[in-house]
Amino acid sequence: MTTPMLTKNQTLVFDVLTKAEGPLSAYTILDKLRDNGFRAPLQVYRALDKLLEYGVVHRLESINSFVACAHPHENCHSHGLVAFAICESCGQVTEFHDHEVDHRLMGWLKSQKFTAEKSTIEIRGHCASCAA
Amino acid sequence: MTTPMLTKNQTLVFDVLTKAEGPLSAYTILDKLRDNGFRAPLQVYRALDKLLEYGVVHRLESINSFVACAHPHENCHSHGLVAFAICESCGQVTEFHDHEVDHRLMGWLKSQKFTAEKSTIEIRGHCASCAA
DNA sequence: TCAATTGCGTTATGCTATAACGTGTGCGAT
DNA sequence: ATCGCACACGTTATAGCATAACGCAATTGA
Repeated sequence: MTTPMLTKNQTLVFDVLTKAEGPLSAYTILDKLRDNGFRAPLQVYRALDKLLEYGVVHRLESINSFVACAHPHENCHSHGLVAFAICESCGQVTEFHDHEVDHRLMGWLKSQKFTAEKSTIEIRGHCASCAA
Repeated sequence: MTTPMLTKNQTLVFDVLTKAEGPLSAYTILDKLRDNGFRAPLQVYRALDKLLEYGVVHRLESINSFVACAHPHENCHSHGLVAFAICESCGQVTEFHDHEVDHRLMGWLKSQKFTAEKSTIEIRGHCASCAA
């Protein structure tokens, strides 16, 4: 899928995520955009829904946050499964793609006749800099 | 880790999850236990925290729900990573362990000097019975 | 006995997400 | 041209998920 022109709100939300050091919650994004006229959560969630659909933003289910895709140009939807390592100290997120993991998981799903639609692979722990 | 004797509340919550067909949210559990004297969410969350710690219950991050471990006797913490397939139609959850997936993910984490503590692997889609 | 730990109950609060309504704008078909 | 449609947007209200902070009771072990 090719990413269409972003609307004003989508651009604002995407820019906030791109400039952020780490993942942000929808409400944090809202606060950062109050000066730009944002007043309600729905304005953020609607923009996020589209950005997720376009594959330029990821949702981190385990921390209820959102992060800009680490591969700004290629489309993440074409990479198969995506895995994330999330540091619980500094919040940094590292994105990872592995075909072997894809292959094993998909093989198992196929054996179960399960049709995959969305996937979540998130590892929480501590990054090299934050290791105790 | 060996699972200690469960307290009254922990037993009630665990029984509800064990008897359930699929995953339940904390508030659904609360409703099912009102007749047993439960009045507040914390009573559920505190029990769940312990059950998660003992490894007899899993949390499904992507749907904010909880499910009894499919391996009642062995301890799930000794299995390495756990993956779940979650049917978005019927809610059924299938649990899955794969050493190859473990190995690949762990290898990558090691290469990043990332110390893993908790992991989430969840695939949402449709099971064989519910496939469109 | 005293202190520390653990579980429990209650009230209040905070965070996350969506429902439901209405408005405006662009655009293709008739 | 204008009607109908799709889409983005704004607002208010509400639903759903999770924890903070307080205090009490029972257990344990120094």
